[in-house]
Amino acid sequence: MGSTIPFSPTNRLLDSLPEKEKEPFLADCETVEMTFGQLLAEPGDNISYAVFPLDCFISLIATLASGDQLEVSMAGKEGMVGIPLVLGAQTSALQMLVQGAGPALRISSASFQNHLARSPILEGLMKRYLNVLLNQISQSAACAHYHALEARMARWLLMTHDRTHGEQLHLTHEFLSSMLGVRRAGITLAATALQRRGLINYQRGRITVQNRAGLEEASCQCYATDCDIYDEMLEQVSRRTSISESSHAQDKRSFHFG
Amino acid sequence: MGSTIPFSPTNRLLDSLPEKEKEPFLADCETVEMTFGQLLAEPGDNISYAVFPLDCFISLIATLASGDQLEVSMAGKEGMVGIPLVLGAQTSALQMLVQGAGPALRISSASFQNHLARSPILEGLMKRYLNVLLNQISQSAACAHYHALEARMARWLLMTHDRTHGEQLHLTHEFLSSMLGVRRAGITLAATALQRRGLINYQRGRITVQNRAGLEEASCQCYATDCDIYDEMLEQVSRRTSISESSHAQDKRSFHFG
DNA sequence: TCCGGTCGGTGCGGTATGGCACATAAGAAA
DNA sequence: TTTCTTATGTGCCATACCGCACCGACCGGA
Repeated sequence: MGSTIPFSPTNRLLDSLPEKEKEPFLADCETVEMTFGQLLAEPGDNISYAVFPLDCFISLIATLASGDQLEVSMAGKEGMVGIPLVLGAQTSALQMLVQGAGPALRISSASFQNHLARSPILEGLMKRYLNVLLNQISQSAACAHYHALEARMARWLLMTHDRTHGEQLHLTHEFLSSMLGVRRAGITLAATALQRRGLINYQRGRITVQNRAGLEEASCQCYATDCDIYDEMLEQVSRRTSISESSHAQDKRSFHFG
Repeated sequence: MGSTIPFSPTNRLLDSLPEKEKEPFLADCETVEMTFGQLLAEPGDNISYAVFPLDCFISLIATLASGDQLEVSMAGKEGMVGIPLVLGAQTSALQMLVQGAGPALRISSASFQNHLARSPILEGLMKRYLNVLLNQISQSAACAHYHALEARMARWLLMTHDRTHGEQLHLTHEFLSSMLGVRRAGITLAATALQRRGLINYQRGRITVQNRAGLEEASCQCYATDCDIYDEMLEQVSRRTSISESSHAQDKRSFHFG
């Protein structure tokens, strides 16, 4: 197997499964193309599929009773969406929004839960990811509360950049404002500042990162912390894979989802 | 059994275990008295015990690289602390701080994980709780970002009040300020406003709730949402128990941890 | 009873952001 | 090209909160 499916998955979570576990799992997955702006779930919706990004990424967005929204997490090829399924729940309290278009593996909820029940390894993997998510969301809470917009925006751009292989990002100020929970004019100001410093370049819904190192300077520590959180998990999860760079927590460095 | 231990547990999670599961679990627990201000774990610490509050409560606090802190969740008799253990992790990224003194059951990490591995019912229970936690933390993130201090403080007081059976709360402005992530002077202002409205009364580290309904008015919707989140879980978890009041989501009402 | 420490009240200026509103510009469609 | 739509730039005022600083009030211990 592996040759009978379109292309071998590069989702980092699934990749770390031993061949014996991976094969039957993939047999129940299908490859789908996620499109930009696609809503996989609204708060309260039933979850039909667990989704493992191959080369796309998805935002998890909390919604308050008032309708105010805030992105609390992001899942790219290092993760998955559909966490409640792992916990035996069928509904999502978070909105799931496709932010980066591209292929993903998906598996029906029922099938996913079957596999979970049968494979302790798969379940362990999901648990480790869940632990990351928990820590990451907690951190996001504090970050959104304490850090200035410009730094948070830099962080967000870096995280997104990591998940899109350096392509230009397809997003408007309006959209960014809803992710970061500020008004659009605030984004314009922050973006202008970053652009003036030569860190990014943007025009009508397209942002390109021009100077990663500079952006890292401009971002809050949370970016580095996030990288560490994921690195730690990926190291635990795939000891087989040699993770060349990035191992020490202190110094700033980019996190390459590769 | 149950008569051989000091008193029957009233932790709502454990209570919902069937007798057959509860008995061996409790046999490995010990009752301990949590004291106010006790630090169960600092970020990064190993977790020695899972703790199930009987009549106390514990805050979970996120810490940023800068040292800034923000409370992201609270566990009373409706919950537990030591969630990472459920996920196979041994360390806590969050600080765990005892806020309400009183008895709790605790079980060593190893023993807890043993029970988890053997009892699918226990594990299911923990998963449901974990799901609640995830949703609750996500909501807290948005709440801390969007809502005004006074409303957040009202919410916090209500949540704490629910977990202390109407006793007066032992907390200083200084302390509250670190929970809510604002400076102390801000708490003084908000507290003064609430007191002027006759909702609370305070003096040197002691706060009493004078008018619950009024406080609910003053709090953000997040309080009601929180109650709903927990109610939903507890209903799922203990169908046996007749949960008399509180079932509909819309209207504001207090949540009685009883 | 006095002292020292903790806790709470208050003031002042600074700033990041909100709300609102409108002007401009760049693409897309016609 | 012209027109329309969407995206961005900007201005103005309001305000919630920060940082700092200091004072006064209460409480417990000596």
